[in-house]
Parts: sequence; structure tokens; C-alpha cells
Amino acid sequence: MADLDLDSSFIPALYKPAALLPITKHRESLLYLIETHPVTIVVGQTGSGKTTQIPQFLEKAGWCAGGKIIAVTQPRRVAATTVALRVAEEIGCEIGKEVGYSIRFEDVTSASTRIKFLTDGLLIREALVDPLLSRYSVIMVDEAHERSISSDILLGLLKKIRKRRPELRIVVSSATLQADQFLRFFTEDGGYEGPPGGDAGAIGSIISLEGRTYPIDVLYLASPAEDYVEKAVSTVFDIHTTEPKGDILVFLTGREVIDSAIEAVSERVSRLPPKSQALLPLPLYAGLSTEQQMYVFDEAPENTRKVIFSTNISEASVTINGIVYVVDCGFVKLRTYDPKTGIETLTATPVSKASAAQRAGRAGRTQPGKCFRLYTEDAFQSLPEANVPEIQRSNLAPFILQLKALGIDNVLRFDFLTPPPAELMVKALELLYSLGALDEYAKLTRPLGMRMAELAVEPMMAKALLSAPGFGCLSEVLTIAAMTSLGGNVWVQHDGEKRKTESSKRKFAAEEGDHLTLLNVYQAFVTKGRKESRFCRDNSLNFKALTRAVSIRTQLKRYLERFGVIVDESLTAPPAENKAEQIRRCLTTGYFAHAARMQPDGTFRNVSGDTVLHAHPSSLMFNRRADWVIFHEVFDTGSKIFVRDISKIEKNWLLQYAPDFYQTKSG
DNA sequence: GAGCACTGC
Repeated sequence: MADLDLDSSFIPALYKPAALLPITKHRESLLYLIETHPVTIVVGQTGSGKTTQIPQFLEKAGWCAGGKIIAVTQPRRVAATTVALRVAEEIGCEIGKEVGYSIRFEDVTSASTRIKFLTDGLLIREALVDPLLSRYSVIMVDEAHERSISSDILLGLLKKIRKRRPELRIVVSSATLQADQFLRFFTEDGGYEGPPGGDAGAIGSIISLEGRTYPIDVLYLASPAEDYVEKAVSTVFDIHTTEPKGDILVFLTGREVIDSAIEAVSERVSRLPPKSQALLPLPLYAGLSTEQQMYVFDEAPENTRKVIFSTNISEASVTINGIVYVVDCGFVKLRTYDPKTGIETLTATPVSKASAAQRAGRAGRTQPGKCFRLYTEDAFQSLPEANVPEIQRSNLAPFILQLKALGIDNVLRFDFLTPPPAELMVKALELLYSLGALDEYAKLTRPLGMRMAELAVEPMMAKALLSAPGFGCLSEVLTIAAMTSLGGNVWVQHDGEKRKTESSKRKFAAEEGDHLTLLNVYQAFVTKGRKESRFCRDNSLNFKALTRAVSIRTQLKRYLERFGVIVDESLTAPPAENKAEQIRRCLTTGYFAHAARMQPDGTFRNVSGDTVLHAHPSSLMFNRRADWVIFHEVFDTGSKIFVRDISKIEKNWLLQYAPDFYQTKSG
């Protein structure tokens, strides 16, 4: 979602004068706790004003003396920018002066900045340059209960930094009651290093701030629903025909069920009695183009009720004004990485109690609301309190690499809030070793491993990028790295334009596969599409995503230049005859572990032959012949295992560029 | 002939 400025402008709490916020009366006790304890856990409900007020209290209390900065981290870019704008407005300063923000591609801070909002991932990156984060007197980790990998790792780093910087103040803010866990983490001794933790009460403390939301009636089903899509649709009609005005937000799991729910509503709308209030169904998921997403923010026409069928994007990332009714199907799609196969599985899983509460809360932002849970109260009681943290179900290779670059050699003993399973750690170490980022003692190699850690792309692509000068195709691989970072959002499909999308895809298609096709798309975009607004629309391309690719490419290029690598962008030099081959060879140096061979039936088999892979329908190879290929990504949707962003290679390249990897595999 | 939840550097 791009336009999260929309988000902030719709949060009514932000427009309440600060003096009226419940947090104001806790000012003195908050400042006392932070003054006297290195770690303060703030349990603040929605609307408590913690994010905007705490940094201002601290600044006024003198925590910026000596030029020190107060940092507030956010899990998302939009939150960092909108909250910074709000605080700048409250203080009455220009954004970027006393109050600023810093997110990837946008550093709106200056020498006079005293309060800085930034994403947690970016603060981790700052630690590469300044390992003790010495510019900051206070670091507030906001939304820590969401348990993103970055905020988990940041908390681990802060615990370590605290031992060297006793004057540093850490504030952890959480919307739910995981406060004890956070406090215990900071007060328990990490084990092998440093003196014992001492008196827990002296180190940390918890403070609770009441929030300000409207009451929400929660209703459950008397008996379980057989089909939650059908049940969601009938519940929407029940609300529409019996409840007072107010828009409806329905949480479903994914694009497919959302589209079918919308179809079902559209069909049934015609059966509503004439002259009754109209019902307007709208989809909301990340894969929609910006214009398609905008409709949900428009006010419904006269005498019309909006019903928005959304993925989890509405749970925390996007806020829609005017929602009075929430329908919660009780499921969410969660990604889990299997370290045995290296495959990510995306499956619908029952939500946690914390998620269910968050979803219900979407109904009470502007007036009292109702939440209809499409499951029984017993089922609710049996839900887990919170989701399994991301760090326990992800491919950890990028993060292990980052920790190594931060000088944390023994990653197995890093103080994680919740340690990831050993298999995930071992798998990440094996991959990094096979790419040459780690040596046989698991130490970061230099310069290769260090440079891979600094590049903001995943390790396989980082390896390919750093190999590219040797193949004479750095400019092209830079583009491919930027384009694959978009994660399949290059194309958009407008309603009823399936064939148009397919034909424009064919226009850019390269015989050698998806990577070269992405290169063609990018080159067409920078020559025509950036100026001509019709270009993207006419070619079913995602303007916002391609613009982002330009930024990513620029940033990656800057990193490489900092390493002393010269990027030759001269268009005058005729492309080498075998350029396409050099590019595919270069990609193989990073993606050799993602290799497969096409079978006579058109499916693929991985190298060990035990897994059947299917070309994703978005890939060129979906309906073309190939022999050996490498691919960017593999994921299991429950029905099939798909590979995406596929290019043809030669089998002997695998042995040429990854001899150790394939010798070990074959014993 | 048929389809990925959401973030982030």
C-alpha cells in the first residue's frame, strides 16, 4: 500500500488536542520510570497517544542534551512518516528539523533533529556503522508485540548494547499484554556474557496507559460454519438488512476468496427489495494497483453501504474510516519456511486471540461497533494467544548474515526474545557457507560476505550481483535484482482485461526466461513509461512498483560504487553477443541451490528429484519448454509447489559455479 | 491451462 498518508489522515485520535489524551496524566510517572530504569515497557492501548507523546515528553525533559537523539522505531514505513509529520505539527516545526524521519530511500532529518522516527530495519542497519547506536539517548521500539523479525533482532541488539551503555534508555511499547515477556527478556541474564542481571525491578518496569476507543459488541456463531465465505456473505446481508447505517469490513484470507465473495454479493444484491439501501462490495488486498485500492477510502454514494472484503492488510497496515461492523472469518494466511526443503508454505491458519482482538478493534474507531466472529466462542477460547513469531518460521539467512556483519559471531547463542529452531539456524548457515559468505569456521568472509550483508537484497541475489562484474553484465543484473525485489507486483490485471495482460506480457517476453523479460520491461519503462502515464496502463504494468524498482536499483548501484565496483552504464557500447548467456551464468552463481529440470509433462523436478515443482502461471515458463532452469522463488500454496521468476541454464553451469554444493549433494 | 497473506533494508 503506498498511500498511507491516507491512513493517518483518517485516524481521528490524531486530531485530538494532546492535553486530552489519556497519556497526559501519566507524564510524570513515565518520566520518573524512564529516568530511574534502563528499560521501560509501555502497555498502551490504541488511542493512548504513546507514539506521539512519549518522545515529546522525553525531549522536553532534557533527554536531547548534548545533541543526543530520541529514536522511535516502527515496523512500517508509512507509520514512521505519518507519526513524524503529526509530531512535527504538534511541536510546530518543519518536518526534518527538530522532528524528522528516516526510511529506505528517504532521510528527512538534519543536524537539528532531536526526535527521529524510523523503521526498525533501518536502525539495525545504522548499527553496522555505529555499533553502540551512540547518537541516541533513548530508543523506543514501538509495536514490539507484532514480533516482526526486525524488531525481535533489534531488541536482542539493544539488550547487548545496554551492557556497554548503561546510560541508554530503552522503551518497549506494546499494545497487548506481552509486557511480562519483554521485561523478563531484559532483566534475565543472557547466560554466558556479562555480570548477572541483578535486581529485575531496578532494570525494568511496566506502565499501562489506558486507551480511548468505543465499545465493541462481539458476537459468535452458535455452531461452526461449514463454509466461511458463504457465511461471511450471508452475515453481510443480515447486517445490511437489520443493522443501522455504517460500513462493513470483512476479513478473509486471500484474493481468490475475496473475489468470489464479491461475486456472491453482487449476485444477491439484485434480490434486495427495491428502494432499500444499496450495498457496494469492494476488494482490498496488496496485489491491487493503487487506483484499485483507492476506492475503499472513498465515501459511499448516497443511500449506499460499503462492504470491504479485505485480507490481513486491514488488520494493522491500513485504516479505513467509517467502519462500524467487522466480520472476522477467523483465519489468516501465514508463511512458514520449511528448513528441510527450503520451501515456503502459505496456508490459512486460525487467527490468534491477539489478531481477533485487533480485527474487532477496527469496528470501534469512530463510534460504538459490532464484531461478528464466524466461529464459536469455544473455538475462540481454544485459539493461541499470539501467532508464532516470524523469527521462528522464516528463512533466516538474511538475518544471520546481518548479525555476522554486526560482529556477532556466535549467532547460535545470540540472545533472541524467542530463539528460532536450530534447524532454521543451521539451514541459514549452510546456505551462507555455500554462497561463500561464511568460511568453514562460519566466520564472515571479506570482502564477499561483508558486502553481501550490506546489499539490501537477499543473499542469493547479493552473490549474483557481486559476481556480475566478472561476467560483464553488472548493469543488467542490477536491474534484475531491483525487479525481482518487487515480488511479483510488476504486472497488474484490470477488471476483465486478462487477455490484455497476457498479450502485453508476450510483448516483453525473452526466450531465455523471466529474468531477461524483467530486464526488457525495466528498460522500456525507463525509456518510455516514466514520462508517459499511459504506458503502464496500456501495458498492464504497475507504475508504483516500477518506480520503486528505479529507486532500488539506484540504491544498489550506490552500494556497489562504495565498494569500489565501477558500474558501466554506457549505452554506446554494443551489447556483447553472448550477453544473455552471461547474465544467466551470473545468476547461476547465486541461485544454484534453486535449480530444477523440466520433465516431459511440463512440470519440474528439483535436483534431488524428490519434489515436483510447477511453473507459476505468471511465469513465461508456464507454457514453454525448457531443460534445466534456475528460479528466484519457490512457494507452496497448499495445492501445488510453484516456482517463479525462472530462467533457462545449462546443467554444467551448476557444476562449474557450485562444485562443492553439488558434490556434497551427490555424496 | 491457471494463480502469493503482509512487511522491511
